[in-house]
Amino acid sequence: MFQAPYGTHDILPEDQTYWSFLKEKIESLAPLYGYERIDTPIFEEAGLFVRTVGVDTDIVEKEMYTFADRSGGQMTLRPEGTASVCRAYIEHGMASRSQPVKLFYQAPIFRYERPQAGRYRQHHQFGFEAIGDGDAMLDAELIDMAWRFFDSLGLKNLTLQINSIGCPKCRPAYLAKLREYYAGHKEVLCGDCKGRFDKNILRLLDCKKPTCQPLTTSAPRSVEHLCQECAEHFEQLKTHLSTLQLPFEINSSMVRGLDYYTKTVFEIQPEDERGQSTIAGGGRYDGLIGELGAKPTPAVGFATGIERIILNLKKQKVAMPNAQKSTVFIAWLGEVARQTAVKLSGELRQMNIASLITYTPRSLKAQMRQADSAGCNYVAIIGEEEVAQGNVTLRDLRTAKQEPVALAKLVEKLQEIH
RNA sequence: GUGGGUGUAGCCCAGAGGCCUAAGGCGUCAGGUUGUGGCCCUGAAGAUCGAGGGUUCGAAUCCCUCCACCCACCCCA
Repeated sequence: MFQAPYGTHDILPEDQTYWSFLKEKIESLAPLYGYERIDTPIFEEAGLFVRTVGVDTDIVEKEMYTFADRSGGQMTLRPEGTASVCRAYIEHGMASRSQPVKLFYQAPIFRYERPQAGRYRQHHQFGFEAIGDGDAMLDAELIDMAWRFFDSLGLKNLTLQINSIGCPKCRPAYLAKLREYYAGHKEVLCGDCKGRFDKNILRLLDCKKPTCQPLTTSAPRSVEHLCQECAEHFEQLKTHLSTLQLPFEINSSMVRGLDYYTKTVFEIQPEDERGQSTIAGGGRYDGLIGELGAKPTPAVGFATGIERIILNLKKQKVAMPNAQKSTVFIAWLGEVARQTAVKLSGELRQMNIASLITYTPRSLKAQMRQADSAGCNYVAIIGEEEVAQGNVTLRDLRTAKQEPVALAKLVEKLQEIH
């Protein structure tokens, strides 16, 4: 038997309420902050991601779904959303729109990972990108939007962590300091960290191994090695966040796995959780647009993991608004009544009244049971008698009362009830 | 890539070498007298016990191999 590919999932009808709930929240929130929807292709030239995400990152190194298309081009199923949006920004000359350009998307994301709770090979993100302004006030506004989004969902006990990882001006000096520091402890480092030492020294900071942990506490902190510009930016960010009354924590060992980040990075996570907890992450990426060959343009953004949000909504037992149920069930008996039933179902739907109906003939009892389990509140019963008299028996399932209603008046009557 | 765990009907699961021609619950379908739901009752369909091999007179139960999925590390949303 076929199965969904490892690490992918079907989203069944019973879960769709969560998805539409989130979508509604996003669509009402985004305009409040001036964000407009953008959709980009599900795959891009592989080079786009290699260039922006970084050759030495795990994503590029071992997690991309890259394939040759029929003309030999290397294509990649998007492993993150920012690069595509920046590509679109450049391609469509959005630099000549009023800045910053604010865009959001909902997109499936593909990474070849070992699946586990909250981690999939295909997952979905809502992403927000604001391109064309470098002020820390924009960072703060963006973080405020993320925070408000989760608040509007009813998620509790979240923490907001921020950090600044500097820019190409100050980072090299900081990295040198880090390297110097860790070089002194190289023999205690875990195997992974020994490897990361040369490749991506920043990563040593968030190693969770008990042997490496103690080292990070006294490691040089990036926020203490920022150039003046970055330091001011970080100060302003903190000020604005406080003004917006966002309860942030500074996590000086938070680094991110994509190379394009500069200055601000942040994450939002549920309090109690273990491994796959981060439900939103992002930061500033002032160098990315320039890296793609366009005029250097500052930008900031973040993405949220939809599956992880839903996981938390379920964990916290957040109630979903109940979906509109089909209200009228058409029960019919006999071939003559069947024709009337078909006609009626058409008329009801024409009038935007939802209805369910039996297709293969079944007993009235069976039809009533079906109406009940489908959550219908009314059953319109059509049998020989009703056909003869030109009416239907309309039964209210909740009060268990029923009365004959002339066929001609039924639609009107049902509209009243609604 | 590294570790650990689990695999019995659509779902939850009993079952620990012969009494398993595999039990039960949910769900599905059909009934419970003449055209009526939710509760209850009856019945039916639905499982080559993840796959292959082995041990044994005998395997869902023991052994081996493979596969699938889950969890954790790593990394990230």
